[in-house]
Amino acid sequence: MPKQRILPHIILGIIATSEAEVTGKQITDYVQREIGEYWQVAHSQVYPELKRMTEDGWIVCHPVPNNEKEKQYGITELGLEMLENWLSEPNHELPLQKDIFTLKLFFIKDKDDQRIPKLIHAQIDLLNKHLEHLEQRKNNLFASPEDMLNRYGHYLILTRAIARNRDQIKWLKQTLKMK
Amino acid sequence: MPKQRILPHIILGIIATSEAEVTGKQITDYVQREIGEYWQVAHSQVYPELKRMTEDGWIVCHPVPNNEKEKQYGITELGLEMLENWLSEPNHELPLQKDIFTLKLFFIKDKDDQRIPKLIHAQIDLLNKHLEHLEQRKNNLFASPEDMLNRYGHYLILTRAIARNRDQIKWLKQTLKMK
DNA sequence: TTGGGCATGTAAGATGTTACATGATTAT
DNA sequence: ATAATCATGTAACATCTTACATGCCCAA
Repeated sequence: MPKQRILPHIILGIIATSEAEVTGKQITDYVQREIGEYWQVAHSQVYPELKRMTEDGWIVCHPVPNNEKEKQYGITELGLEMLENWLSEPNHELPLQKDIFTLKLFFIKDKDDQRIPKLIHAQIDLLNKHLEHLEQRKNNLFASPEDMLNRYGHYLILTRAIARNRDQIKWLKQTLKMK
Repeated sequence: MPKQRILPHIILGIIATSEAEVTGKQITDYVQREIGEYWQVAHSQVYPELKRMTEDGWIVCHPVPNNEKEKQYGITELGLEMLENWLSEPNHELPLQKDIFTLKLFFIKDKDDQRIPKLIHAQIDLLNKHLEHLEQRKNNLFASPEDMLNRYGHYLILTRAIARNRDQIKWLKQTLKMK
């Protein structure tokens, strides 16, 4: 069984759940802003993927009126079906992480190594900046209670991301104190 | 500035902290068993990397006595220096995750969608199996208190991984109940 | 009307994955 | 002796990253 490609399904999900048709730029920005915590993508992946998905009949492409530059994409029946199938199928892989900070910590054997506090402080700074971004998203997107009901999945994973980041910062500070 | 390559530094770290010289197979297994939570690698990446690092003078290669098949690698002065420099430099990138389960949750808008419980149960099963593996590692590696002091970084990240996995399972169960 | 920014796109190289190949060791 | 397993390695392919290219749009 060939490995499932994820990016096209993400694109389907974004197109399907947006009110109007969307452009490649909008899709790229959306992934980076809203689900960058769980998947990463560059615009140079998105455009070829859109082309391919159009050829496969998962989506349709329309020129933007009064605009030669941009194109908008909508989902087809087939695309909707692919998306629904994908969402229905529980996945059997653990989340994968690439975490360079933790690797460095791992390879330092001595509890009192001078480099540990420096590494940890840098990481705390990074996480604080990221946390700020996440909290802004939550304030912007979920101002009223019904927003939560209308985008339940989004709400779930955003609150979860915030909790995990806070937790990680807390752990780092605590680890610092243990010196 | 070209992007830092991670794999060679992981290999340096493993060779440097092991008692004796190690083989490619041992390195691959070690990464998958001990730091698979934070980095992933296939053996088909390791062997070419070892060749390259040997050519660059970061490590040295010795045939295993009475064994035509296996080779052992040790670290050079240069390699040690590269490793120390890498460990000393705080990194400026957030940990990256690829988490398909969370993506699927994200794209389901309806709080009462029938597919959510199925997805969550499958994920809980996965995480439970993984947690078991992590707990076994902790029992095997850190039976006595001095083990903790001798491999402080390893201890830190293993306990942290266990805590995070438990936490995730707890959150999933709680989310299930909220239906 | 022209210059800068922007959305789209391409290209090249690096990295990661899967499958297969080879020969040595081990078990039967 | 033969078969199965294992460590090493290669090959083909997919994906990701970075840089560059193109031409439209808008504002000065």
